[in-house]
Amino acid sequence: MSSQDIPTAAISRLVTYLRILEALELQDVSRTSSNDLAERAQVTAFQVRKDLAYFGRFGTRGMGYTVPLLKRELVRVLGLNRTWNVVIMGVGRLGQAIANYPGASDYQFGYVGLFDVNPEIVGQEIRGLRVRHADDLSSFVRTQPVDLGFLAVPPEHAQAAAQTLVSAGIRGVLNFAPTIIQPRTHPGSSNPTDEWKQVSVENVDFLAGMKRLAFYTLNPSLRPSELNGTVELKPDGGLS
Amino acid sequence: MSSQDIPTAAISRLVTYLRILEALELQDVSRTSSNDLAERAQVTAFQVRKDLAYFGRFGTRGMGYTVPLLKRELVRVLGLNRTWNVVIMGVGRLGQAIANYPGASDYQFGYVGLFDVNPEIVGQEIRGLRVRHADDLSSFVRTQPVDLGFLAVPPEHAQAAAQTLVSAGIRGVLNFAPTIIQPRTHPGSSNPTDEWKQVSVENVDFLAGMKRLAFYTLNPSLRPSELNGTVELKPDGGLS
DNA sequence: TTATGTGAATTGCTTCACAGCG
DNA sequence: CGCTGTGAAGCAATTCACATAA
Repeated sequence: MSSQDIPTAAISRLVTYLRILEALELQDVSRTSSNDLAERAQVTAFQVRKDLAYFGRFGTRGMGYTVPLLKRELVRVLGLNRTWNVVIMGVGRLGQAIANYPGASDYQFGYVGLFDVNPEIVGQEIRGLRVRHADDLSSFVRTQPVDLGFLAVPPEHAQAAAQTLVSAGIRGVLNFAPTIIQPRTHPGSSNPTDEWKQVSVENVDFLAGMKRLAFYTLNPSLRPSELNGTVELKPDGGLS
Repeated sequence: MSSQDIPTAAISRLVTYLRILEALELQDVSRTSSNDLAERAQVTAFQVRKDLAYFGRFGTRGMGYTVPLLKRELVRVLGLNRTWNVVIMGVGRLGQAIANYPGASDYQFGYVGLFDVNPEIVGQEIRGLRVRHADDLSSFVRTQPVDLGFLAVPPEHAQAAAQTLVSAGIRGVLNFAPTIIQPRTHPGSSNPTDEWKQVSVENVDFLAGMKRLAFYTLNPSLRPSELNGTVELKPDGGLS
């Protein structure tokens, strides 16, 4: 376990645990446990403890976890205790829905620029931001720091728009288009460009979710075992 | 490998392969191979062949795959060769964006009902559909078949809205709310209700994607090895 | 006595090497 | 001879049991 191999799934689960802690805090619950978190997150208590152990020791043996403390630690681990300046590429219906989605402004995620190529959209004002032309992204990034780019263009333009973001120096891309972003300038050339080596891409894919749902609704027997561990049973059970 | 254990990840990849095949068909490419698909999907050729093998034998040895045939097979496997009647719960900004998203209408996914509880929204007409009150869902489902429910309500109402869908007999839920749906009536009661046993839930989670992106952008070294296999190397290479 | 933290065992996904077929 | 299909090997992620600390 050499600090290198942390399963991707573990990061997703940390986000879930953080959400649970936020909900508990709103309900003024001050303490929790790996069992409680496990049940709410629909994983095993072993899993919760292992996931947390990748990043430190946040509990008290015999007692469990204190909600505000564990929450603060997860916020730190996930990098949510800093400002994230975000630009949106593509300000059509999807891009506007993203810009207006409440909750994105939590944890200092802030939209600082909106970009599009459609002359009917460029120049419009949305949420107090003037929509700029995508060609101006590069100069924009030089005037102020940008950490992340959200990609909300039609799928056929996603690769080019991603390239624009990366060429401008942006290292984190949240791709909403139903397509795979290739870590290279052109879909054809097969060597991954240096600038791409530092880029993280995460996908948010509505259509893929829809199709997976179709499959599992049609084949419920192939669903991942559902009743995944909740409460940690005592290994005992026999009469003493 | 008893037809029971097909990794969830394999299903996600099938969706990706299908997309690639659609793009190839648009470009009038008629043949492909596990190597070609692997490169485009950013997985190994072994993975492509194994994923396809879970469901059948779709290629020709020595030749590869014919695009229209493999596409047709994947459409069938994923259950996309039938009609899917969908209702949307929650017709605020997010629900409307979903209703208007192009591409959802592919493969016979069709919105047949829109539901909300907000009196300002109920009664409005969106995409030719009158928004009904969520209380009318149950009777609505009795008048016409509904296969899937898309959940686009605020997170604090997601559990109750999911329960409404499931009680109405809907077995597939696509959850857009940033919360975990518990397979039970109330978040408190811990026994999973019978009606939930047949329900599939898939999540589409924008905020979670954003937070994972924050983490990996801050910790690029922890990213999943990125340069995952593309071209299958010949095991040879030595002089004979 | 309780519930965490963690090396060890296990499961299951991915990778591999090659048999099978066109 | 090329590329698929697939049992077996390898490896990574999860599960487990228990030592540890409050």
